[in-house]
Amino acid sequence: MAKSSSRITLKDIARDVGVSTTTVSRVLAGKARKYRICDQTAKKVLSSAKKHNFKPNLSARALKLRKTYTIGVVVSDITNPFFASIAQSIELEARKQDYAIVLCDSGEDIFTEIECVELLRNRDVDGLIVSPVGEESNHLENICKEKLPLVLLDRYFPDLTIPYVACDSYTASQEAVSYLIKCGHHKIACIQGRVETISNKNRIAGYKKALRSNGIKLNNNFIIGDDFGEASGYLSMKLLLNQSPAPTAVLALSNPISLGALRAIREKDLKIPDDISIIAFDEQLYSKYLATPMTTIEQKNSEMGQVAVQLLIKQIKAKRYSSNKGILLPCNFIQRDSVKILK
Amino acid sequence: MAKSSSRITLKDIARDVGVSTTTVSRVLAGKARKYRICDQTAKKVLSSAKKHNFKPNLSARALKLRKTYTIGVVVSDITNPFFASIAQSIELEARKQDYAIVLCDSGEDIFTEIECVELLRNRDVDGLIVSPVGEESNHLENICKEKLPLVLLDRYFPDLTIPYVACDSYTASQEAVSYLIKCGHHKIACIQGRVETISNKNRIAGYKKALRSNGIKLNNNFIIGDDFGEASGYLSMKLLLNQSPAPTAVLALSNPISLGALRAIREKDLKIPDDISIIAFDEQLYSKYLATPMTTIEQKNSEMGQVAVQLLIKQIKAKRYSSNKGILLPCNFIQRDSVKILK
DNA sequence: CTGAAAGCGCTTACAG
DNA sequence: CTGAAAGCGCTTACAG
Repeated sequence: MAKSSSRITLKDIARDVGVSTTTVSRVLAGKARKYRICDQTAKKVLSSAKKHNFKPNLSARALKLRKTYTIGVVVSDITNPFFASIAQSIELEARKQDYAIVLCDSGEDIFTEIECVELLRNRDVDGLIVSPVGEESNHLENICKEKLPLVLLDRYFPDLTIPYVACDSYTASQEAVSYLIKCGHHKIACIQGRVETISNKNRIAGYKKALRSNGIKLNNNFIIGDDFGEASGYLSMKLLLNQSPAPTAVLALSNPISLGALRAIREKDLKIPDDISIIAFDEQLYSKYLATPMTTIEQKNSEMGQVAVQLLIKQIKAKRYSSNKGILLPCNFIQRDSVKILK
Repeated sequence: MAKSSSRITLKDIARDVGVSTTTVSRVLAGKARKYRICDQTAKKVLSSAKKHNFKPNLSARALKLRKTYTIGVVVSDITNPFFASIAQSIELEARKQDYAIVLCDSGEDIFTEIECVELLRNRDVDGLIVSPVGEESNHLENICKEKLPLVLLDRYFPDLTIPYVACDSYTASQEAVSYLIKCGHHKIACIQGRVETISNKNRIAGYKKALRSNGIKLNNNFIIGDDFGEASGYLSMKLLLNQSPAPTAVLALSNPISLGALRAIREKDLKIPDDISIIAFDEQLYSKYLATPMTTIEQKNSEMGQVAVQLLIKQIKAKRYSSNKGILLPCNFIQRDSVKILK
């Protein structure tokens, strides 16, 4: 019966069992009960489908149902291990729920991000998970307006009602800086990433809050940097080391930044933590193997990915758009050897 | 004219211009010439499509044409920075050519890999790029038999004719070990990954070749390990350090392995390179910031991804299946401070 | 130079 | 309890 080499279709199964495609479709959709299809028939359909290894043509189904069982994911840089592990957990959770992910990488570029979102929409994904660059949100707001499910990841817009899942950077940053202060540091610098991202804003806010709570005056020269990458961390650290007074401790707002800072510190032949202390956001596999094992702030990457998918699929299945605020997961402070105890 | 909120279709454009959908389809497919469609009409179609921001429904097109403009990618572990950067370049190159990628992560598990390949085939991807776990190749051979384009990445099967792109690990490994020997090392161990992967086999072969060429007898106890992960690197290094004679240098066949080895070395309070020398496969952002900047073998990750996509799309467009052997790109030896010069 | 119509493989409202 | 038929939005062989 099989139509030569091409794939088995509903029709083939119908012919095989001697029943209409309607019935086959219903049985295979698990609606045998609902349509009170005779058990005999249902069983025959099921076994024939199995025997012929029938797989529905998803394009045909998508055309009819307007559901592709696909979710679009745009990360800002998959090369950043932080996003890599999030992507991994997104894919795993999606697969568990029978969704596939089509992945785009915006390379931290807003135009690419907009292009990717557009591209994914044209592919009729059922929903989107995006970790936006942050400079611009119109294209994301439009998605919501059109009731296409969307969940923001890691970076969100506090003034908008787009649902998100992120880690509580504010509290984590505050804790880290408080720890530095408790260790006797007063000249604490902060090497930041993209200033327009909420994660950066929150971390800066936590930093300021900790200073304020401890009666330390903010030195604006101690907030420096404008990108989450290694190069910016390097440059910023070089500038900080040339300031006077120079900081005795720095908080690096991303892991690549901390690596850049390390490079600048090494170039000056300074030692961590003797000459300068450092704490970095993002725990990595290598954090404990660096010249000085690094004190870090760990974000719950795989949880974030998993929760984002669950939130999204809930939206997809809910039909009506829920403007669910957002979810903040706690961070984890990992104390190692990169902070000197001054007092 | 726009049909309420739903998307613009060919029909809408046809109605707008006052022409048949056939004509619209032809113009938009760039076949105006071929069908000698009057310039006037063509222009009107084009401008109407643009005005209404018409985007073809890809599911409909896929149903008719059996082309989804999607390529399935299965990596064995996106969390491994090596694969992350490959994935990034695959996505970028695919996007340039108007393909989207649906990504799966097999987690280095053969059953998951088979499941993912199956899942991607059911989604009618136009082709597949996979970095196989390597234990098994039937599911991949089947793909080829059915003329579905496939390119293997990083790991391939030398006895099969499935096209691949990988780096020349054999030569790189041989060079690295020759370098160690030139530095005066004779007791050189090798911490390997999954023994059934070709990359591992090639690296081991290169290692043996270098020893042989230099008249050094192979000590089988010096080849150890069975997984590319950090844990295996750690355990293997511990075992090596307890052997007698212990090696004076080790070649780590992956970056995570080298981190594991570092952990074991640190636990024993040994110093690199004074007490033990090490060279690792895979250059990473952090390689130069480790306690001792690491001498590494860099693979051309983004080139691999890019070439893989190009090879695949060539196959897709060629129709007839070309059993193109495979492409090996050269590696890059990066000399730093993790090797002691003995003589 | 252009169009009517069939068909890709599904799902489902309608009818019995 | 089951089926014929319409339709999702495209493309293209056939006809003029």
